[in-house]
Amino acid sequence: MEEISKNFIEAFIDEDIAAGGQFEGMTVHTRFPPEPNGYLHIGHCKALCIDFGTAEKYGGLCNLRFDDTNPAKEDTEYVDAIQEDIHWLGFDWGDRMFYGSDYFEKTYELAVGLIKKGLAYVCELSAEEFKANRGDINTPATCPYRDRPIEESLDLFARMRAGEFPEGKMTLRAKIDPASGNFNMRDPVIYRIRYIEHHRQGTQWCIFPMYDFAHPIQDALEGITHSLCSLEYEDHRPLYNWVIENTDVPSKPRQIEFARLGINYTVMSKRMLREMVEKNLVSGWDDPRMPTLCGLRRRGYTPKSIRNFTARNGVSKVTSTVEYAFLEHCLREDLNETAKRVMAVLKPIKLTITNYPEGQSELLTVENNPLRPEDGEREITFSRNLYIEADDFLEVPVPKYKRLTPGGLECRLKGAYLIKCTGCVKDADGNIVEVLAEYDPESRGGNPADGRKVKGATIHWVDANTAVDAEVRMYDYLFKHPDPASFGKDFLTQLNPDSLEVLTGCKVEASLAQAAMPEKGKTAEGFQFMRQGYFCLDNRDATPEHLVFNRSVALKDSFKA
RNA sequence: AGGGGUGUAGCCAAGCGGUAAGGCAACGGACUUUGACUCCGUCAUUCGCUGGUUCGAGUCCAGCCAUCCCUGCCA
Repeated sequence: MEEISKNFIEAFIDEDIAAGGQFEGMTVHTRFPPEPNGYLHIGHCKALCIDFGTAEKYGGLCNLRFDDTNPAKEDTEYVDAIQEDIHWLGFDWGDRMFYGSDYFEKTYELAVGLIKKGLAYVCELSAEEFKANRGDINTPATCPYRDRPIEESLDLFARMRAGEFPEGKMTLRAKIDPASGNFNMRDPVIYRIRYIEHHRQGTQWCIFPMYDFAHPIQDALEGITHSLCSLEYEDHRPLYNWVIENTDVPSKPRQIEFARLGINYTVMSKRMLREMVEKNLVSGWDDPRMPTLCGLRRRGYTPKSIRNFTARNGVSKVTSTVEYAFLEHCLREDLNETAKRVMAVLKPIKLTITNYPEGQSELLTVENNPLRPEDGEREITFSRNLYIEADDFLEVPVPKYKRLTPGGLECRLKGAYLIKCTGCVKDADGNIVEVLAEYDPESRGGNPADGRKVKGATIHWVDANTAVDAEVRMYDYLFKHPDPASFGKDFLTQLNPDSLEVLTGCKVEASLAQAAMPEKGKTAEGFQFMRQGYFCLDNRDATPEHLVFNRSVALKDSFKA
């Protein structure tokens, strides 16, 4: 892998360390702060890799903190799933798992402190009035409660907590700058009333801090030095810093923003993903068609491939959309090293070796993975009756065709013998039902006795007598919809959940294929596909075991034909 | 139009005043018991545009253009 140069975040951190100041003597400390309102998807991986990765690089720490300050959206189900997915990716937070809600008491005290300093006040504007009084680009916001006496705000805020007021009746607002061009600074609401049971705190609280108030406090309380987040928080930074400066917190973290990761043809919105789950358009968050981590896992993606993908994309502030092909590349790169090889045919056609004795059978040995001898070998049977991929035979060859064709090139049956196609058998309708060939008995193992070069391709096959049936579901890439904006209409029509019968040369308990099958005649645009078929065992609980077989050839040729 | 960002190839992305890294994709070729893998080669006379400063500008300055985000009692 190529060297990855230092990114801008690391450059900032280096500056901070060199400058001393507020970071004097502190080790780099980051945090990954998911809101438990959905499953982690590949987009989150970037933040995950940056948060944990940066800490790792500096020999620092990264906390896991559930950002659960809005009880209306959060659930315990997600808390567990998120932890599992982070661990699967290979990151660990040690004993530093926290909940934003654990700091509610402290956050409350700091809010009181703000009121005492005259920097916050209780506002009684309704949501509508609030909106109406917010002002616009040229007009400052107004609030009749802005100059409410400190004592009064203190009393009201305590009574808000005590549950004396209905939802929406009052808010606590920071007193900053009603005329700021940055609307986040126009006396933002920092506490609201909500009579909803919190997934962790139960009914203990009926007032909840807003993200903008809670987050900097949580960071500071945990001793976070660098609070890394995505670009949309950039104009919240002044508010973040205001909170840090004006509340009595033990440290002064620095917020640094980076661009989120986008992948073309991929739906990355948590809202949409949840909608798909809730409307049963997919089988669940871990449906192999989902871009969630658990979905990708079932689909065959390895943790390494995903981490590599994000690492190699780099970190910048440019809103970018990476091509899906790059993710595939990263998977292939990993799988090529680790996947066990297997022979399989998806669209079988009979191949009869006419000069091989009827009833005879022999055992051949092939490597599980030529790249990794330690993976061992397996034995497969060979006989007169085989199956090969239908596309590996063409009665009338296309230019440059290197596979079986009557009177054509000599081909190698992988790990077995050299054969020459002599013809084919058709049914009454003219469909080819059987391919005929003769083998060279002196070429066992695939090596011709006279050492002659084999011009034709190496063909995969399975023994009709011993092959195993396996059901394979072929998924087209859900997220390769040509127009993701049309989600909701025929979004799922791109799916191709056909199940195919597969005959394999060894036992394959696969129920998912990693390959997308483009239809004949379609252009490759928007239809990238794996060059090789990577099967994976559909295992919800563990990293799938991968098997690889060759399919690229057939696809490529059928494209050209 | 107020505030905050960002513009380097089809897609990512280095570059920090000294003459455009790297990866993906694509295309050629070599090798090959997977047409895979691997390997070699090609792929920006130019960095959104226009001026300015400088011996020298993708890098500094000015103006313009394009594009994204913000105006939830969401995060």
